[in-house]
Amino acid sequence: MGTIVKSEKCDDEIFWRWFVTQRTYTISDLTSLFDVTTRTLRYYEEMGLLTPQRRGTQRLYSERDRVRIQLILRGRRLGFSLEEVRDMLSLYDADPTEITQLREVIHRGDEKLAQVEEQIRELQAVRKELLEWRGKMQQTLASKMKGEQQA
Amino acid sequence: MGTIVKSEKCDDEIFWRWFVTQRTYTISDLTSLFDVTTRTLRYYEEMGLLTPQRRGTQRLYSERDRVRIQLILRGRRLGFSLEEVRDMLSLYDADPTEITQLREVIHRGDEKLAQVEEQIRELQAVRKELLEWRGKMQQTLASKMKGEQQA
DNA sequence: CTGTAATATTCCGTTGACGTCAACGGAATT
DNA sequence: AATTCCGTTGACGTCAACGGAATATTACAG
Repeated sequence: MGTIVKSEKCDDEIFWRWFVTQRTYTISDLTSLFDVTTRTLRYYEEMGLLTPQRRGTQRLYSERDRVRIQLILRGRRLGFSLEEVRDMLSLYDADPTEITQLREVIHRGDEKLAQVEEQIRELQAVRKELLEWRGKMQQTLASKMKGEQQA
Repeated sequence: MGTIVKSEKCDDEIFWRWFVTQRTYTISDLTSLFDVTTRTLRYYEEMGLLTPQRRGTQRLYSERDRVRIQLILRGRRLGFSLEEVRDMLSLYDADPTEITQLREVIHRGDEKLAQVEEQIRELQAVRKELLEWRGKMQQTLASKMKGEQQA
């Protein structure tokens, strides 16, 4: 991990812009950053979710790749399949030239959005049920403790 | 599917209460009700998520089973594993006699709750990003259409 | 220059969540 | 008695998403 600290003395605008945009990562940088294995990152690449550059045979991940990994992992945590994640990433990738294509991609985005919102609603229902359950359990606990005290 | 309509003439309280609480379902009732296969329901049973009664060799699902299936399927939609779903169901099952056990189960519930809330937050972040993306795309679309009109 | 730690590729294994197929049981209808 | 329609139990197949070992190359610190 190229240990570059910000304020060395080269913190002029130009360098900093270079640092932020051109910063690259080795595969192990990212495995330790996100706590995943190299196998996982290579698999994501195999599935077409990542396309890091190569320096010879070695992979060189860009800032963009890093962000994509972050998005992929969040998607996985939320229960999306890699295929679904790829669909969502393709939304951000797309820079459609034709208006019809543009409309179509917006439409696909709207569908995903609706799906996400539905998922939020269901999760809130789960949350509500858990809270109600918790209330009842607390009550049970309180009454039990009262009984305990009297005995 | 025993086609029992409500208002036949036997809709007195007692019968209705029996109907609602003692109603049973065959496996195919439930597969058509939830659009899952028999394999799925048997698998859930194999994994200890369901324990339907038996009439001879046939499974007889109760109202409680039906509700559990509903919860399981919602959990799956939300990206929980069957194991996680079982944990959550066990919360509702538990009727702990000892106070320490009671505290422990409440604690587990709180952990799940925290997890659910974190998941909601992440989903809302996804939603926000999608909305921002949509805004930009709309803008692109608008400017493109303007150009189109002039040409 | 040389060892050794990091990477790459390849290939087989595993786990979760089912699908699928064969072989059969029992009730009901014809 | 034969057919039809659920339903059952194995047992094996499958697909996604990696795990892990073996082997072969680099890359770079001393």
